[in-house]
Amino acid sequence: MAQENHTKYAILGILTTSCNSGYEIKQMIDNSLNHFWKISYGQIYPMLKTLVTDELAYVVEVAQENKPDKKTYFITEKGRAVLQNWLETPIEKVSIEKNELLLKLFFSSNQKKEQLTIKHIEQYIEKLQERLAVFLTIEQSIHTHGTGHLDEQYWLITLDYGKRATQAAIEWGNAAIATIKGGNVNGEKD
Amino acid sequence: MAQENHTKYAILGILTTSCNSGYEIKQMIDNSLNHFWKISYGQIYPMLKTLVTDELAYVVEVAQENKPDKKTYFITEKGRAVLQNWLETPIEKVSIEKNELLLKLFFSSNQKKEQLTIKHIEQYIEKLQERLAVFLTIEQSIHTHGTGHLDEQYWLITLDYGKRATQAAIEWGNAAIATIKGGNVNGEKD
DNA sequence: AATTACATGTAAGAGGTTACATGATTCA
DNA sequence: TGAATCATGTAACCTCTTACATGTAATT
Repeated sequence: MAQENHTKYAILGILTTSCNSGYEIKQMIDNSLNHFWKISYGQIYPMLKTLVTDELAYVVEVAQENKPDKKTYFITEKGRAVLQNWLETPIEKVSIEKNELLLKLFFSSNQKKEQLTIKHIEQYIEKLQERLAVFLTIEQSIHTHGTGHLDEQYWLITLDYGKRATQAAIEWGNAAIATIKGGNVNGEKD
Repeated sequence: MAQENHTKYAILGILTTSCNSGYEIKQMIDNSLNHFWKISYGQIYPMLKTLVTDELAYVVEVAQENKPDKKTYFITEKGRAVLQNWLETPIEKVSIEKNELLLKLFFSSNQKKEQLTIKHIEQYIEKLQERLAVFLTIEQSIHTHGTGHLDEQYWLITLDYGKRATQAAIEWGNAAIATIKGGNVNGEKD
């Protein structure tokens, strides 16, 4: 069973938008797909080469004024077919997300310092709240500057996932702290 | 900035429970930590060797009746100190979980077949519901066979995270389908 | 003069998956 | 006899991160 190369499809998908250079792809993912995807230049540039080799994209070098030159990549018909095929393939499994905080929590009975555990969760909640604020800002900017483009609907749906997931994690964090503080080993579990 | 080796701490943490062999560690993670961690034998066995080399654990070979022999590993004082130190270190960043469904959704305006997108989400929801059912079963079994051990509280907290995260994802899925079915940004095509 | 943004790339290595290889014991 | 469970391990491979390397142009 071969491992699926999702990076390939992520880049191919972005090439269908107006982002065409490695630099722009990186920016796009960091800015708009950051709640469910990430990528590094160490993946992007070699993959762009591979796409050209496989004839899924072609490259056009562009001389820019006031900026360094850049290489722009465009998806081919073959590339579109490959992307389309992937889009039509159902997700085979819901992936397990590793969570370092939960791993620590799982072994927390080994450590006597309950306060420290609570502090970890509190800091986690803070980070989640920052993330949530970013999502709300993005959502606002889509609504405000919205073009009514069809993409928009799907972008808002993915953003909604981020919001809900983050919100649920915050609520869990607060409940977890309450449980630990309430300190009922044998007692009431809500 | 070196990458943290979480696998090391996961195994070290499990060695503080009554799971002592590579095989048992694998089972423990697959059964009890499966909602936030996963591991393969290709990681476990080499890491157990490394732990012994680093004097964080020692090994005792055990001849078993009616079963193949096994190697049991025990955490050393040095190992406990390393684990404790990690437990006390705050989480530096909330990791981004890659989500293949969201990636597809983000590019879904490229594909005309709206029904197929809905089907993907529906299948995703089904898998989440199966997962949720497993969590509820585990929770019941902890409550029923519960020993009142301190571990139990923390196990339930991690399980609660899994439940909430899964529930939130299911609710998102239903909302997303409703949006796609009802909400046309540009009015219905096809 | 220094920093930031724009821009492209590579090499080493960490981390993880998968397939393979081996073998004992139990149960249907 | 065959499958399942128990048990340990390795090698090849893939994916991704990080550090490094280079350079232009604009801004402070």
